[in-house]
Amino acid sequence: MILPQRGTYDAFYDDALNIEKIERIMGEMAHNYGYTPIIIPMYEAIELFARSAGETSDIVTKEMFDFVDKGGRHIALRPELTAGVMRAIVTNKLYANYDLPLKLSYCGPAFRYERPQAGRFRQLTQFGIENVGVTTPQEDAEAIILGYKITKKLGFEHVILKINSIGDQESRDAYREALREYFKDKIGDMCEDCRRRYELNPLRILDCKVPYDQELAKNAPKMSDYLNDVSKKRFQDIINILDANEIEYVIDDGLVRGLDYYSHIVFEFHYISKNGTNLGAIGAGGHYDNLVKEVGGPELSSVGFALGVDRLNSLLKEIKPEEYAHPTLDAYIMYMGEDYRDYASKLAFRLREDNIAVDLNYTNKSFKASFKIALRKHARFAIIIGEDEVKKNVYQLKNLETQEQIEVSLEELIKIVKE
RNA sequence: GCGGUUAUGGUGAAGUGGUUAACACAUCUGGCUGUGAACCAGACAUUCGUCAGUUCGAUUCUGAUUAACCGCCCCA
Repeated sequence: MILPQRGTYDAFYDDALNIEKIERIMGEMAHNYGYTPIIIPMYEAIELFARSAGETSDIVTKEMFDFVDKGGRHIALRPELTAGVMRAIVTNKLYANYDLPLKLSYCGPAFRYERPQAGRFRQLTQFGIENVGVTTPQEDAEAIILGYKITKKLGFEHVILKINSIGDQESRDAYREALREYFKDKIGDMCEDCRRRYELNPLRILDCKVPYDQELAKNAPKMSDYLNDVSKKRFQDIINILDANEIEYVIDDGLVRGLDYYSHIVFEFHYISKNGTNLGAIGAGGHYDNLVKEVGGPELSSVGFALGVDRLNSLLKEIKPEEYAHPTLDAYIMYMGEDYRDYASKLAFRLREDNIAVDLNYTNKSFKASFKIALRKHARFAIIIGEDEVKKNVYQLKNLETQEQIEVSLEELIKIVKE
């Protein structure tokens, strides 16, 4: 038997329907905020991702799904969609041909060569937005609010919105130095990972999970004390907008992003599931500079976020099972004996013309069996055809919820079912 | 990439070095040839993830492999 590849899964029936529903809701919300979809390739030259990720060794060497194609091109399956969107903006000169800022939304699969765990796959689906060419804190805040509202609309009542400012380049450089200074005489006692982080990205020390290291990190300098005036003001402006729109948030000093290109606001959406499992962030985003320039375009600042569709789906299944969609039918047709099969199927074709979702079984089943099937298919009505009905040119129409059964003509049947 | 746990039907699972692999649910058939329940009777794992090894004999012991899950790294 051929198994699905590691870190991939099949979605069908309820799952497939709900994933579609989630994607539709997100797309509609983005549309309400002035975004239009962008569809981009699933693979790109590996340099695109390597460059946008800042050549960070782990990401490129360990976590990228890459291969050399038959033409000798070094290709990578997209690990996220932002870089591809930026590339598309540059290759199509969208920044010159359309009004700035460019408000683009996307939804589709991405690939990461990682060790799979619950809610963490090698093929994942991401929905996200990019607002490119932004200047004001209002635009940053609008992106945050859109992400927040989407999670609410999907049914997550208690989403935790974490925000932080990592300031502009100048502020961040100052802070990084302060951290190195603070940890200088402590780093020797800290875990191996932290010693590596000390050199590579000292901000990451702050979310180390080793208890001893956490204790030391508690008294480390705060990012907020190293923000310059420009950074401080921008952060405060965004906070004011969130307050004015009654968006709940928590400021999390420790919230830092992995990559260099972020600046000012960074944010994450968290949801702790009922059974205590924290699947981590269900979405994250931030403000970033340089990305368009990095792939060969003009200097444009952007803000964006991405949500993990697979995680949202598995969480919704857990917390809102009653709202989880099922396959449905308007009616299921059952008939008594093979003689009436063609009669029944003719009715089915007729009803489908009227946009009624209807199905039937072509192998003759007992009514008992047919009713069971109708229920499993979540049909609203059963249409029963037997000798008497054919003679009288009527149908027995049974409401499967109320159990009421009435005799109706075709016209009446259509009218009732379509209500 | 590193460390750990697990692997038996459609599902939840019990079990043993030895010729029939419990039990429950679900499903199907009949009792009941025009209606979803209940009840009764019956059916439903040529096989215990895969491949090897040990053995007279392996689902059970050993090794490898694959996958899922947990922790770490990383998280775009």
